[in-house]
Parts: sequence; C-alpha cells; structure tokens
Amino acid sequence: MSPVLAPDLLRGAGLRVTEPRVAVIEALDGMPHAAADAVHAKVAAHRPDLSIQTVYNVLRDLTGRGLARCIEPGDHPARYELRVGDNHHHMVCSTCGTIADVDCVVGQAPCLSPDDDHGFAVAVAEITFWGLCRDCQAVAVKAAAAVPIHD
Amino acid sequence: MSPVLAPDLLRGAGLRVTEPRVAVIEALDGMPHAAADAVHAKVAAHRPDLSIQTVYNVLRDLTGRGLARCIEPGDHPARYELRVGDNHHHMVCSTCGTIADVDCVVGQAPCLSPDDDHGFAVAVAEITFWGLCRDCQAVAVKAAAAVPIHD
DNA sequence: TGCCATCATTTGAGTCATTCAAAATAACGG
DNA sequence: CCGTTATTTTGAATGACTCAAATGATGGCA
Repeated sequence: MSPVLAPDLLRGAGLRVTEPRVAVIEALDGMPHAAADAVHAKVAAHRPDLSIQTVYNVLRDLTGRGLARCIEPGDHPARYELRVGDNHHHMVCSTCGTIADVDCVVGQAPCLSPDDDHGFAVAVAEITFWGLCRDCQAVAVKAAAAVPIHD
Repeated sequence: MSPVLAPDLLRGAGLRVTEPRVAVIEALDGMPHAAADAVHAKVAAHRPDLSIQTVYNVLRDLTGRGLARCIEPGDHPARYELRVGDNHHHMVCSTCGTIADVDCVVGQAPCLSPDDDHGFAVAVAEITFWGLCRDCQAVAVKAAAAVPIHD
C-alpha cells in the first residue's frame, strides 16, 4: 500500500518498532492532516486500550525525527502529515479546520527572502491560505439564506 | 503621540469609549505584537484592578471591529497589533515568540493564487517566516559552546 | 441635566488541547 | 533468554482562553 513500510521508517530514524507507532503511521498514511484525537480514534478502532497520551508521544517522536510534520493552524488543534522534506504549503478552512495541500506556489522562492530580516536568522517561510472549504461554503450559503430581513 | 486617538478609533467603530479600551489601545500602540498577558501587565501598572478577562474582551472587540489584528503563531500564545488594513506579514522567533513585521515580500501577489484551490474559497494568504531572533541566536550559540564532547 | 436602556466590566468557574511525571511494560543487542 | 533502555500507561496538571451571571458605566434622549 504505502511505498515505504512503517517499520522501516522507524528503524531508519533510530526509533524502536512498536505497535502503537506502526498504527499511528498507518493511520496518518490513510488520513493526512489528521489531528491527534482523530488519529487516536482511528487507531483505537483496532486497539481500544491505546491511550491518547501514547498518540501524543508517538506524534512528538515522529515529528522530532523528521518522519512527520506538524501543522498548527491558528487556533485549530495541531494536525499531522507524513509528507515531509518538500516545502509544500497548506490551505486551511477557517471554519472547520480542514486542510488541503498546496503543491506549488508561483513566486514561492522570492517569498523566502524578506527585504529586511530584522536580525532574524530565517529558517523557513510558511504560507497558509485561509478560506472556506466546499462543505463550509455550502453551509454558509444556507445560513445566509435563512437569515430574516431584520436582525 | 499616535496620529489617531483611541477614543476616535473606538467611536468610529461604533464602540463605546471606556477607560479599559483606551488603555489597551494605547498599550498596543507602544508594544506591537504583544500577547494578552503582556497587555494586561502594562495596563495593570496604572490600574491594578483591571482584570485580564477585560483585556480578552477588549481584544476580541477590537479585532472584531477591525481595529486590531490577531496573530496566532503556531503554539505560541496569540499576539495583537493595531496595524491593520495592509497585508503585511510576520517573522516569528521559534524560541521566544518575538514577532517582527515584514513590510513587503517580493512575489507576494502571485502567492495569493494557488494552482489548485481544491474547492476552497480562498480569502487570504498568510506568510510567516520562522527563525531565531537576535537574542535567541546568541543564547543558542552560547548553549552550543557549553555542550561537552560526549553526551 | 438627568434617566435609563444598553453595552461593558467583573468575578468565578469551566473548557480544551496538550504536557508532565512516576510506575509498569516491552524492544532488541548481546 | 536477559538486562538495559526506550516506550507505554495512568493519572494529574498546565496554560490560554471562553462562558455566564451579576454588577456597573456610557451616552442617546427627553
């Protein structure tokens, strides 16, 4: 299914191969941009006693070793993806927090160099597109139509 | 001091002129990119009984009426600025959360149009530069020098 | 100039995502 | 197969922020 198997990923990163870690990686492979509780819900379907704390631990270890990437959109809970190494960006739904990848942005390279770095050692430029996903657009339209003339 | 006076800003936005609101605006004028607790600390110097809840309320009202802008960098607490209306970006220190404005980014306009919008109605493109501020660079260098050969 | 409806502030409790810490358990090199 | 060390579990705690009810102040209007 996945081109690279979870155990190999883990060993390659110097992490022990454990069942929770494999399960989290496979969950993330099937649902990119999932939040910790969503990962937990999916994993817990097969293994109800796996604690959410373990999911947090695993996600921390994966991101720490560069096997996963953490996305923290505004005040939405953090989300995780296995797609690392390429500098892609994200589109986030302001309402529900749904995330989509943005593979390529025209003019991306120039964005990496602000005119004045204020003494900062800039490591990365992160671009986030905010908007409404298809579902939330539909809900917004419906809600607008239901609003009476007054109030 | 400030080109526009706080009471005028408030009235213009349809908000009542109250002492906490004026105080928060003036604090923000003197310390852009301040977090709620920093604003509270500054305001409380003159008015010790002003609750942090009120600061949260005021900041919510100001951002809601477009008088202030809220910046939410990753897992750092939210920060606020009075500079609104222009689409400027930010440089954030990964360590301490310090923020600097980035006035102009070459290639900014193209960034507003992702190749594939995945059905999203994109409203804004937000660019965040992550790095280390001058102070945290110095600390990092010092810490690296203090690390022994082993461990 | 004073009244009062409405908007603000205060107080105190509650939420959520996430982290901390100690004890129990499991991976894997030898 | 064993022991060391990493990992998981359990349970509690944190920080940033929100909710809600009661009190207080603002400013339009008479």
